[in-house]
Amino acid sequence: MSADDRAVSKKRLDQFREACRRIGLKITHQRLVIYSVVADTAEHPDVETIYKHVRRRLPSVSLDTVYRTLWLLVDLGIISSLWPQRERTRFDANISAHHHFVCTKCGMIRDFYGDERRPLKIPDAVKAFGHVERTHMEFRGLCSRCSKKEESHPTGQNRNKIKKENEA
Amino acid sequence: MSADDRAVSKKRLDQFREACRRIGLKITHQRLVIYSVVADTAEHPDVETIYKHVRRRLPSVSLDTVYRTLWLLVDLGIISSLWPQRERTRFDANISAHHHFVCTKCGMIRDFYGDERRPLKIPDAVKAFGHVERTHMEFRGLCSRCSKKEESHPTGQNRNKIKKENEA
DNA sequence: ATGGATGCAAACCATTTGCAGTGTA
DNA sequence: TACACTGCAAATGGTTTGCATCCAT
Repeated sequence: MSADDRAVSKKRLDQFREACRRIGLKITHQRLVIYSVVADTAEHPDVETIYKHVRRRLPSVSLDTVYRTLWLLVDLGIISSLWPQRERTRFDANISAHHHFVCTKCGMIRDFYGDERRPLKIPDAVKAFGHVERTHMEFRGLCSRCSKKEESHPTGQNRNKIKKENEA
Repeated sequence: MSADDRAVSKKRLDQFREACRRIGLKITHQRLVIYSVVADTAEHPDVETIYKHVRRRLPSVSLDTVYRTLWLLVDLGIISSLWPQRERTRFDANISAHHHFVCTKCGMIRDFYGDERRPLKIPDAVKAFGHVERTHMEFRGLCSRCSKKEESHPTGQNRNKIKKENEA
């Protein structure tokens, strides 16, 4: 890790501390290490990888703490998860090139199509990664049904309830 | 189901039969029903939903046959799965709006950014579905490392091996 | 007839949860 | 000190697998 990286890393950790304080989360050793492991890689690691790295610095952590912390951070918007593991696999008989609109509340998914004549432009940065065979867009938001419901009785829907500290 | 739908449905089933014959798959009752259940909905159903629907027409099917058949069809490119359930959840500390390049072979994921000044156009069809809060592009293909390997010793990588019928 | 496909039940494995003890605020 | 947090271990639940049987070819 370069000196620059270390500086970035420290800054991120401080922001993390700050965020915890603001929200009323306890700043534990485990949380700091887990967050910094995720923050210090561009590899999009899975839980096991994160767990291994965390153990190097904190041999006593348990796997479930890693899980709990990761999802907590996701709920707080501090990190994000790449796939919604909690949702089950879904299938689609539409194999023509198409895209998806996903309702983040009810999980409804609908297909839509892009403009065939103006295919997505592939940035040079991507060409350096490899050869793109398929492009897929996922638009997320509230479907019209859910946004109607939301108007009448708004709800927050976090995996781990955010505690009263928010209201206090 | 309208008469039109029924016609489309029949056509799809015939194409499916044809595809099975070509590949050397046995055309079983179960496969026909499972395929038609997936093909006749735009709901992107999960396995349990598919299972329930299939049972209505074929009360003796087992859940594992549904699983086996679905993944078989995915491998054959006859249907597709929305998330790779077999892969573990991965996390990302990059919470700024960004997109992903995913290597379909080794699973490598890299971030890239779109042009902020030219945001993705949202088709009217999508506006009818609901309100888009976030857009995400996923570009899939072979990363440069894997395509190099591919050149030296090409491999197919299907979940269920495609049998010798392909070579015969 | 014969080997691929199915059903059953048990195994798997990533993830979650209850609970008692621990450490942050 | 008090209550959130952790570690442990057991439970969960979607998915997979071994094997005997069945049926499409």
